[in-house]
Amino acid sequence: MSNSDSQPTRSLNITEALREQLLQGEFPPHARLQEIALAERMGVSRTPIRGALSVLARDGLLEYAPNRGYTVRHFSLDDILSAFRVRAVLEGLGCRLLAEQGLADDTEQRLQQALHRGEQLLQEAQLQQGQFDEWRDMNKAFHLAILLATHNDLLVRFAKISRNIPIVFNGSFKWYTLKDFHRSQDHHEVIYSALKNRQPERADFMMQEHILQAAEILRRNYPG
Amino acid sequence: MSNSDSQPTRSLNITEALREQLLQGEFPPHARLQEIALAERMGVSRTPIRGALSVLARDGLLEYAPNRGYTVRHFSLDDILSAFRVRAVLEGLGCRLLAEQGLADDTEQRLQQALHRGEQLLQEAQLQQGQFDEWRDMNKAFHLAILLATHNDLLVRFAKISRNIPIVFNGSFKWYTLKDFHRSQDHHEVIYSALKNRQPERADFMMQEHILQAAEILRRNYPG
DNA sequence: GGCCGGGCACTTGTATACAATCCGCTTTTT
DNA sequence: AAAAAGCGGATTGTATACAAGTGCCCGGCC
Repeated sequence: MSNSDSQPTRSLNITEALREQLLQGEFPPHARLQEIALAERMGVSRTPIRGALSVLARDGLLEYAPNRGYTVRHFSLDDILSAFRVRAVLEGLGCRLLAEQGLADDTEQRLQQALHRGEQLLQEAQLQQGQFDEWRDMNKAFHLAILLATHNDLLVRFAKISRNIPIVFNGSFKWYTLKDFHRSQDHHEVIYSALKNRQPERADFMMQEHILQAAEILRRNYPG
Repeated sequence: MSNSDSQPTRSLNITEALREQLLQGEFPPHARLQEIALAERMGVSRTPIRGALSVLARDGLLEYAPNRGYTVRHFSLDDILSAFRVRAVLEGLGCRLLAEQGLADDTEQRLQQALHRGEQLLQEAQLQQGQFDEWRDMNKAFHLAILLATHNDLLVRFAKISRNIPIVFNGSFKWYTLKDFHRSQDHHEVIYSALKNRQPERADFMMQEHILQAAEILRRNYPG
């Protein structure tokens, strides 16, 4: 039997559940997360809660003060733009590395699949009606495929963490115009082309441009 | 009274103590870290140990499998070079950002101080006698000053984590020739100059070069 | 009135007891 | 003899009791 991963523990489940809630913005910034309250809410004891809080703080979603507990971190617009800038160079590096080492078959397939799905979505009428869940999934798949193909653990970890920001997490797609979606699709195609033709510089640059444009859209629309 | 940070808890102390031991290579790769054994060794109960292990796993120093506990992560040469490549773009970005926004007075002083100390150390005979503790501190101060000055939390966090690798942590200075030390000092001077003259491109490039050269020295000397 | 200090409620930190899981071994079965 | 099933020691996961720290209110004091 493939027991490569065993039963997930309560602590792990709680961690992911809480993370999801934080990313969906269900807790207001600076709110205290008290262990007993959470334990009752989630139906477990304090022990797994403490584990979850510790991890989420390490991931930057919570702030911690010894003997004083955890609070929901507030992300200013600057914080978010800073994170985008970091993510841009990281994923840019991912593209560069992948263009240097060449595309494996399965990676190429995954990328093509994402491109194809993007085309489809652009032709359907859904995007204008605020149904961008599929677009978000497609986008995620495209970016993740590149990162994973580099086999650079640290890069993957950092890139994932740098996306763990409330509001931003689901993408800022709700603010995208149809033109923005088309441009985004174009970027993906250029990036794919650069990867396939082994053009590290071009792939890196285009990915950075791609991510920084997303940041710009967010900056223009961010409340406050 | 400045109670900005309160009494560090046992968990935090243990975390840092264990981290230090891991970075010094006191545990062999793949070694199991069992909670009870560690608890006795450190003179506390399992609770703070579990907290520490969880954090260190999140920082990539340990591997974790549910119900099976923690093992010391093995870093292959490739893992280490990958980490260097990530660190290079991160600190490169730090330089770029700082060159864009300009040097604050206190940052400039810190950097000048590090440069000055570097000069001194090069003139003394210590470096050839394997006493590079001071060089390591100077180097750390230089790099950290740049990172902190960017005020980009995520960048600082990632850069710190990307240095948390056994063996590499103390720098690969033991393999440096005198020429390498001089070249490193040169790099620092060029980087400082680029920051002061607001040359983002140059600062970024030089920092990447600086870090990748360190990686190259390590690659040439890495055992196995 | 404002400042200092003690006490009290509440929260987090730690130790420990108990439950669940894993892993190696033996035993059983074919 | 090989494979499956199952027992038992050891280790991790969880709950809970207790210790220690924090913040706040209130009362005494200058």
